[in-house]
Amino acid sequence: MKRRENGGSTANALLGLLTLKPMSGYDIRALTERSIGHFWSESYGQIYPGLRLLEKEGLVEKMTKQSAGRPEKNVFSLTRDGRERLKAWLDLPPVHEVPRSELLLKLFFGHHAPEGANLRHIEAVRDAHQQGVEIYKTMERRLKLEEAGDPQLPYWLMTLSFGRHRSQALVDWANESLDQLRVLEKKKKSAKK
Amino acid sequence: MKRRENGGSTANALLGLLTLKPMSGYDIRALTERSIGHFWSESYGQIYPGLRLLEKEGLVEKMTKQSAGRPEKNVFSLTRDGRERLKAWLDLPPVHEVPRSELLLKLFFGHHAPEGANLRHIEAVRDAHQQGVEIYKTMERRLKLEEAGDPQLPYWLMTLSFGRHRSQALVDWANESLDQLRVLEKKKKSAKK
DNA sequence: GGGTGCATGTAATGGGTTACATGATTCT
DNA sequence: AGAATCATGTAACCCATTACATGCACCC
Repeated sequence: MKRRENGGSTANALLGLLTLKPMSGYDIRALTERSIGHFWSESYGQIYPGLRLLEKEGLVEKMTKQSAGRPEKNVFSLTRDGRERLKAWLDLPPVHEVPRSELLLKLFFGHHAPEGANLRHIEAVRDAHQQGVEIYKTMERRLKLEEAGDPQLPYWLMTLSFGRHRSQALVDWANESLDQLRVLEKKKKSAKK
Repeated sequence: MKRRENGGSTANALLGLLTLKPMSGYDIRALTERSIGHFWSESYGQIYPGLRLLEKEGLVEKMTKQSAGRPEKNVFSLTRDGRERLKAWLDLPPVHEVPRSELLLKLFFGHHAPEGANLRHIEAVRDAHQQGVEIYKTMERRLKLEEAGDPQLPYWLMTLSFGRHRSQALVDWANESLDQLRVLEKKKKSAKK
């Protein structure tokens, strides 16, 4: 039995993804980017060894698939044990960790920054999250059409809504902060003269 | 020269903190929790070796301090080079990494969760962030009084405002999602009967 | 005598990304 | 001819937390 100190988020993410359909490591990587990419990421260095561990524990099953003119593919699917393990994990309260933000770290020391740096950084996040809001909205519309009727749809939409709320909050914050910064920088300039 | 692949956030966080006043590793740890704890964390395992590296590079200076009835203290202060290094780093655009959220991961697979689990998880974040909003507000009020006149105050307030905006967004999102979840769970129950 | 706070540090461990190695096929 | 996509995997690193080891002083 392998110890998993952190609750095995990665392992369970793999199990979760395999509920969608049987997949290879390669498939999983591609899918994560399109589906849960805005709040989760997995790299090959995690996925391939992870799948092997899960197989050893009997939580997933490997089947080798041959397709015409394609490399061989190792397709994994959930076992009954795997499904149960996932369910048990979903029941546990998610561990919350304080996200590290380099932006805020820099802003906290903003008084020592070269002129204009703070403004530039915040403008960048405002632009990024303004785009973010639009992206979330179009994704929500698309999902509602494409996956209509799927019992999982409401949950997927909630994660998108989360992203939209967060991005919108950051846009609002950025605009407020930019106003204040502009006043500050003006004061600094006039004080210098 | 030591390679620092990630831009040396930790090293620069240490430099930044030492602009506030000369401090020991122990002081730094204590201060981080109270000041930048809501978006950054440093552990002893990072701080002590980090300070040594910075000393070797000539970016900080160590002075040993003896106090009556206290253990010996290694107090570090910024050098001119350290100040410059910090300034250069502040100028660079902050690297943004997608924060991993175990909550969203679980919610994405919420259809497979045991009854009530999703509601429980979201209620917990709602409560936590509702508290968060209040904490940020009182911290803002306190800072404005205690640090009135400090040229760094506006920057510190902006980081608090960030936290408040984000927490408020999460509360709003949580309440929306809880409404939807309650409808969903009711449907599931009546479908079972 | 025992808990708490001050103070410094290392070792073990865990979790994760990036770069590399390999090689076929398909599209331009 | 060369780029892109499909596909699997490992090794080297980096970053970070946790637990541990040590010890004094102060208060209850």
